[in-house]
This record gives sequence, structure tokens and C-alpha cells, in this order.
Amino acid sequence: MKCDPDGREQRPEVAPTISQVAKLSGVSRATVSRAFTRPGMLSEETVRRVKAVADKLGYVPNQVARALSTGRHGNVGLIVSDVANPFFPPLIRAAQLHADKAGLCVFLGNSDEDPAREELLLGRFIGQVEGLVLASSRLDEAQIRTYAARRPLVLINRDIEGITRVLIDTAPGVAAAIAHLAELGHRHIAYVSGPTTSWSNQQRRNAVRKEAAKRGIKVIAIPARPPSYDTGRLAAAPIVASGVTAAIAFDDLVAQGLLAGLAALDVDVPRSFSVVGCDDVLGETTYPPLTTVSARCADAGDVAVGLLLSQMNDGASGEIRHKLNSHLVVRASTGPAPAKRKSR
Amino acid sequence: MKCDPDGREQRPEVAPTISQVAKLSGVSRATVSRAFTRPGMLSEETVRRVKAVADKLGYVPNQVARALSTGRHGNVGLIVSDVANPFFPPLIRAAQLHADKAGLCVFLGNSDEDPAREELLLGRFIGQVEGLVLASSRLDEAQIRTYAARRPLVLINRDIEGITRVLIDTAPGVAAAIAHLAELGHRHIAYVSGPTTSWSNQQRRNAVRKEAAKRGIKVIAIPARPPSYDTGRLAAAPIVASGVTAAIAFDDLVAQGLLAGLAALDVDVPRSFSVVGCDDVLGETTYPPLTTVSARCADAGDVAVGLLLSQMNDGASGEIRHKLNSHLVVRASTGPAPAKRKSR
DNA sequence: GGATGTAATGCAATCGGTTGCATGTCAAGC
DNA sequence: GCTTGACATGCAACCGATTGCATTACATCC
Repeated sequence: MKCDPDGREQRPEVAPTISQVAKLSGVSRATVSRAFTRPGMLSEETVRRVKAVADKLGYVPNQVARALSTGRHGNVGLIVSDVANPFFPPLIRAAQLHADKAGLCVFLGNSDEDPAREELLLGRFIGQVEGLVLASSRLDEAQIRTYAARRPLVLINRDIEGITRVLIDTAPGVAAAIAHLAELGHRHIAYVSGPTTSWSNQQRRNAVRKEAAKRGIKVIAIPARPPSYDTGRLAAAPIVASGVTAAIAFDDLVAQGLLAGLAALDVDVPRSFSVVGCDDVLGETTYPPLTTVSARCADAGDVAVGLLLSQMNDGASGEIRHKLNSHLVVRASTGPAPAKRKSR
Repeated sequence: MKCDPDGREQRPEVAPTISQVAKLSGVSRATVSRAFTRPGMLSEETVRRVKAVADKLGYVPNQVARALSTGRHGNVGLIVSDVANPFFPPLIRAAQLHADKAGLCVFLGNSDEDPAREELLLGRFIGQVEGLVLASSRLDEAQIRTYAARRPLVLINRDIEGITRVLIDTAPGVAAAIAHLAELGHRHIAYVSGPTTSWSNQQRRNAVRKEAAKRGIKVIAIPARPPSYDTGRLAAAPIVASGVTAAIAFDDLVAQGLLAGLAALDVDVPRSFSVVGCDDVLGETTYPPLTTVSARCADAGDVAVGLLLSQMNDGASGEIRHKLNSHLVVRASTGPAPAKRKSR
């Protein structure tokens, strides 16, 4: 290790280049390159010698230079709308893991629900990645298409024709939730809605309406925007005032907030009010443990990267619309509708 | 948009290059380059014209090419030990935000608490980033030093001499927690410990011991490894059996699990048992709301990137050891020690 | 023996920028 | 009117790889 006059360590320990390896092993740079990328083209003896020298020098091919000449950087980009929302970390983890196995590095971007930020990130990423995954993108369709034209791109929870996407289909789970509530005798419920631009929200809202209509259940909508613990908590008051006996929330976070808001209003869950969440990202950690629609959201990250990979390799992209199923997990936040609601 | 004979869209919509911009605006490539990197060197008129053309073409300088010639890629790497642990997402978000403001992209790596994976990721990152942040690294000291010699590197919650680091100093908060419990009359408590290799765990354990000794409180240690909701829950039984009246957990997740475990054993919190957490990442979302040591962990991400940036710019690194303070947040999971513990 | 094929390797252009140095222009100073 | 310097811009080398197209050396076949 080189040191400056004071004996302090000095950066950078410059990395050896292909030329040094070439000179030391008495071959051309092209041969060194091939020793790493297409060893089959060279005699075994040459490959052995080159690799030995490379090892001794600690030579590793420079990814950046390689990327410039081949256009393959070995990176993929993943943009999510909110890292801090518990929905995403498992998804990120799964995506990461899959990318890792394929030898890829992942750029993570956090749009914070802001389309402008999302586009900025995309602009920075696009030049250095081979493919993109956009989870819960808030961009408009035209923009997404533009990027999809330049790079393989997979959407999560966004349904745009012609672009490969993986959709967590919560409709069956939501329908089951409504059925569950109906069986428990609830006749009047609330849907606590999320972002209007969210595909998931639209899908859940529709599923609630449809299934409720089928069973003659009345449903009102109360917004919680942006979807969070706090907005969920604040939704408790209007919900109680509305006279419904149960609520199904856009996601678990909102449901958890709602639980807290109800507790603050001295409404007992599940005795006098039932709550169901969506996503199943909180497990049993709420009080009471939340009945929720489980969506295996981690799988979405895994599948998305898988599709991206095959798209990157195939070149031409057959459009794929991958649906992930959902089901209801009954825990302790739902119970029989109260015989008559205690007013206020 | 180009189409193949079937009319299907074709990739790639090749990105415009500096040469195209140069030709169209009637200047040399050097001038275009300077219009973006050192506009002050050019006449205002030229800059305006070049930028106008660039805009029209949608030209964006190719990061990869730029990186090759300057050695600056505009990327930083962030490796965490577990994305899914709620401690990290806010930290990641803050780091991301800071990096963004500086025009940097961030590679995220998730080591899943595995040193081998951590090293693998580091190896992939090192060539394409200008700097690294390692949060709760599980690597051994020698390895970290090796990487630190090649790139500016900042540690979070790892205390290695000579390497810039930001440490969340939970000792004051933990001491305050012990004091709080002492005032409530607890004389015998448990510390639910985390990973042995974790700097945070060592620090917390020591703070508990020291403060407890000072106040004549007896403390036993019960492990929860790896730290998670589940291991916390499982720790409830031995803790209750041990006869202590309060527990302080390695982190909030463990505390939350412990809360659930206690509830399952019909131990009322805080009436007959007190629990305090650490990190304050769950806010009021637990039941009952958790008394915890607040550490502003998001700040750690922000500060770390800040230090990294200044290190990247200064070149030579003065070593910095940045401490982040902590304090106790009293909520509803702690109360007076029960007069006598109900045995069973 | 000459044509042909094949395997191993080198040459040099290329990827898309950046930058040290040279050049040209114009105004100020003597 | 000539020198000088500042300013704006161009030229061309360079960053570290990859790769199409030679080139060379043999072996094979007729």
C-alpha cells in the first residue's frame, strides 16, 4: 500500500488495466479480453497464462469500459413509490435477490409518490441500466411508453397494454373479504380509499363495489390520502359517524391507523366494529391481529425481475401480463356485526 | 418510432450522442461537452444554442462514457444488512434523498446479514461507484479496510478507527430508560439482546449494565437471535419465568414481538410488566404504544451520505466519528412495578 | 506441390464522452 | 501599427475495454 510522507494511506489504489496484463503476459489486449469473455477461442495454454498474470496483478475487467463498448452494464433499475411503506421492502428484497443470482446490480430509486422525481430518477438511470422495473409507477402512460421503447421494462401494479407487467390481483381476496363480512352480518360498510392514480386502488375499489352490490351491501367511500398510518387514523372519526359497521382499507398501513383511531374513540374491534386490511405486510403485529387480503407481494419483485431478465435476453419482447393471486387471511379484527350500533 | 415488419415496436430507440448534437448545432463535440460541464467557458449564445438542440433531440450525456473518461460515475453504493427490517427503510430513504440532491444515483445492496453476500455485492459495486456507505456491516475489519483504501467509505453503526463513521449513540437513551424504570420501582429487569457481532447491541448491552449497576438494579440477559418479531415473541416465556418486572429490548421489532408474546401469556402491559424498545421505528403503531429509545435513524443515512460526499470531494479523508444522540420517548408500555408479581 | 481449411492471435476501429493544448479573433495598450 | 492578452472554440489524444477483419502457421486433401 502506498503511503504519503506522513504515512497516511492514500487513495486510489489504481486498478490494473488490460494493457498491463497484456504486456506482462506477452500477448495483445485483444487476447486478454478474450481470455475473460470467450476463453474457448484461445488455446488453453494462453488462457491459463493470462489468467495467472491477471490474478497476480489483481486485475478485474473494468465494468464501465466494458459497458461503453458493449452496451451491457449488468445493472438494472428498480423504482418504487415509497421505500418506507412496508409493502415495498419485501418486494425490494426479493427483486434484489433474483438480480443477484443473475449477476446484476440494482439501482434503487425512491420517487416518494412524486411523478417529477420519478422521471428525474429514470433519466439518471436509463443510461446505466439494461432494464427497469417500475413498482407502482405514478408516471403517465406516455412517459412510461417512451422509456419502455428504450429499455426492457417491467411494471408492477400498473396495467398498460403492450408493456410487460406483473399485477397483484387483489380482487379475489377483496371479494372474499366482502363475503366474509356479509356472513358476519354486516350490511353497511366503508372502503377507505388510497391514491386515485393507483391501479391497485382502482382495482380494489371496483372489487369492493361489485361484490358488495352482488350481496346487497351498501358501501361508502372515505379517502385516506396519502395512504399512511396517520391518514388511516384520521379516517376513524368520519367512518364512525357514517354509521357503518365495518371497513375495508386500501392497505394494511391505513387499516392499522384506522385501528388506532377507533381505539382512541373507544370503539371496540372486533366487537363493535370490523376492520380488514390489504397486502398482509404487517403479519400479526397489529392489535388486534388484522384480518387482511394476502397478496404475497414479495413474489411480485421476484417475478418482475425474472420477466425483465428474459426480456433482456430475448431482445424482442412478447408482452406478458402476469397475475399474482390473493386470498383472505382471517385474524382477529373482524367479528359479527353488532346487533345495533351504539350511536356515537 | 421504428417498427419491424409486423408493426411491433422495436428497441432500442437509440439515444442521441454528443456527435449528433454537435453536428446539428454546428460546433465541435468538445463544445457540446463543455456546454454541459463548464458552460462558463463558452459564450452564452453558444451554450443556449447547444442546449436548445440537445433538448430537441432529447440528448442526455451518457454517464457510462463520462465515467470512463473522468473516473467519476456519479454513483454511490449503499449496503444494508436487511432491507426488510423497519430500521433501514427510513435510513435508505434519507440517504437516497441526499444523494439525489447531489445528482448521484444509488446502488442498493442487501446482505441479508451474510458477510459472504456482503462481500460479493461490494465486489460488484466497487468498480462502478465513487463511494460507499455500509450500514451495520457484518464484514470483518480487515476487509472493510481494504475497500476503504480503494474508495471513500462511510460506516454506519460500526466503529473502526481510521474510517469515517456515523454512530447512533443509544447509550444516553438507554440510560434514561433504565432511570425511568428505576423511578417506576423496577428492581429486576431483562435485556433482550441482539446479534453478538452488532456494534449497536454491544453498546446497548453495556449501557444497560452500567446504568443498572449504578442504580442497584439486577439485570439478566435473554437472547433474541436473529432480532425479529418472532424471536421477540418467543423470548416472552423465559422472561416471565425469570421473575423480572420489566424488559428492555435490542430493538423495536423484538419489543413488539415480546409485547405479543406477553399478551399471549395473559401478562398485562404495562400493569404487570413493562417493556421498552429501541430505535423508535414503529411510532405509535404497537399496542400498547411502545416506550422506546428514539435514535432518529433516518438522520444516520443523511449524515452518512453527507460525509461521503465531502470525503469524495476533498480527496484525502480526515477521519470523522460522528455521533447521533438519542433520548427516551415514554409512551404506554411502561408503568409502575407491580407490588408483587403474580407467580405462574 | 499447390489449394483449401482451420485454429490462434493481432491490428485497429469503436463505444461516447473529457480535456490539454493550439488556434483564431478581437480589443486594449503603447 | 504592432504587441499582448483574454476569450471562445477546435483538434486530437485518451479513458479501458470489445470485436470485425486480417494475418500467420499448420495440417489436410487432391
